Amino acid sequence: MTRILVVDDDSVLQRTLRINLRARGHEVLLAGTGEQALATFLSEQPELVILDLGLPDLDGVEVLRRLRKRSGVPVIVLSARQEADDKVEALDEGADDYVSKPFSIDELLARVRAAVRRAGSDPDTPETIEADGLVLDFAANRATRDGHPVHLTPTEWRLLAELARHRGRVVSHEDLLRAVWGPHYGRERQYLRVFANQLRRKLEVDPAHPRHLVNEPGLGYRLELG
Amino acid sequence: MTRILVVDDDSVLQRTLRINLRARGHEVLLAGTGEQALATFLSEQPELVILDLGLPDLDGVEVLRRLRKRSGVPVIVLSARQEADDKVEALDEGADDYVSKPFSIDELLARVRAAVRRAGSDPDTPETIEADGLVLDFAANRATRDGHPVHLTPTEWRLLAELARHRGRVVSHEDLLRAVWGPHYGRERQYLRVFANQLRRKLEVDPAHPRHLVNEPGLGYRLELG
DNA sequence: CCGACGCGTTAGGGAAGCGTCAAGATCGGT
DNA sequence: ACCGATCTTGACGCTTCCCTAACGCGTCGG
Repeated sequence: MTRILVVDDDSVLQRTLRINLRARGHEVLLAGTGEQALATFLSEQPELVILDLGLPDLDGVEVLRRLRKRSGVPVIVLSARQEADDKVEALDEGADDYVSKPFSIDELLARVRAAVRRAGSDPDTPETIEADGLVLDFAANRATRDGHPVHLTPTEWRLLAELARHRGRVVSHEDLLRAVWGPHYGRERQYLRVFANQLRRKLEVDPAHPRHLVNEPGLGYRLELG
Repeated sequence: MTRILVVDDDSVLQRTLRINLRARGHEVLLAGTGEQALATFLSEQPELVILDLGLPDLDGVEVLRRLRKRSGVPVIVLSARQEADDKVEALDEGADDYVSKPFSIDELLARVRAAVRRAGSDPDTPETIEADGLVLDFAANRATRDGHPVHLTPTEWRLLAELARHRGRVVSHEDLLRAVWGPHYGRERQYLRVFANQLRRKLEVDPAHPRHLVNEPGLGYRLELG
């Protein structure tokens, strides 16, 4: 989904972040020093940087400053308690957010989500879709058919959103399962049958002859819109 | 332009700030003590607070803490060099930025601009909302249902305000908890149940069948108006 | 002609989420 | 130090949702 550069000399933290961010579907690049961070940034062009201020070689703020010379990439700064001055300096240099150590993984992940969201939502995932009498509002989590509100469950929303991202194209069973249920899934096609059926009953005019949520036997499902 | 509360016991600095901020088109309120600051804040509802940590009566951090109980107003903290610990504490309590004395007026003004800009880019923070017999006045912290005044506690206001910012859209449990209780929260959904229940009992005509504060199981809550 | 396979459809049980109430715990003001 | 208001925490019953196991239908290939 998003390519994220993690700059930290603590290998434990590196590992923790890599695992958690990967589980969220991000691609993770690692750097242990400031020099390495700058080099990796230039060659890989990540879309988000998580930067620890306490680095062995360069001052973290200096790394940020050099990044800012080349790019407006979102940067989340990590800092230890006693580095309060650095924190403010980092904000001045254009850091987007900061998190004080010690922090919970959940908190950092939430800020990553916020940063990614701010950086510009996926152009692939539209906020609202309208076709025939069908209106899907992914931003507000509302759906209506012929003006009548339809209630969708969380899993139904996730499945529908994944199909909407690739609307008009077939999405494989495996991809759908991974996107909706998580990276450990891929073979449970029964799930898809059940939830596709539920969505059709709620969204299609004639659920027995679906015009929007179409199955491609042996391949996957496709969302067809106007 | 913006209404700014300056809290400082140094009359020279008060004067300097008043002149400079007025020159920038801001309305300036002054307070020399913590008590006065809190009183003025409640009555005048400024959009930004500049707070000196070295006050004659209350601890500056204590003033900030009490402000945060009532409001998410942006706060810029001023502190002398030797108060480094207070600085960290202030950031943890939710200060948006801080400036170390001695500082240049230009530097402070730059931070004021930044704070105002950040606050302004927030999704529309409504001042008043009216629907059915329900009137919510976020500027004055007053609510009435069918003309009868309803008393809401600080936490209830903050939850309601966060929902109102995104009215019509589902706000996730996580986002609500972070916005109302702080960045370290995210999993404590029972808080939301309790306070949603309290708000419904106070605001809904039929609390058992809410028409405004609606739950979306597994997703979050939505404030429905009009 | 028949078995294998993929898909649609339905329903039930268990788990998770939610509303509700009330008893501590905390905090601010008197 | 006390009291009232507010927030936290735990417990309980109810609702919603997800997983799972059926069964039927059609298609395809042997």
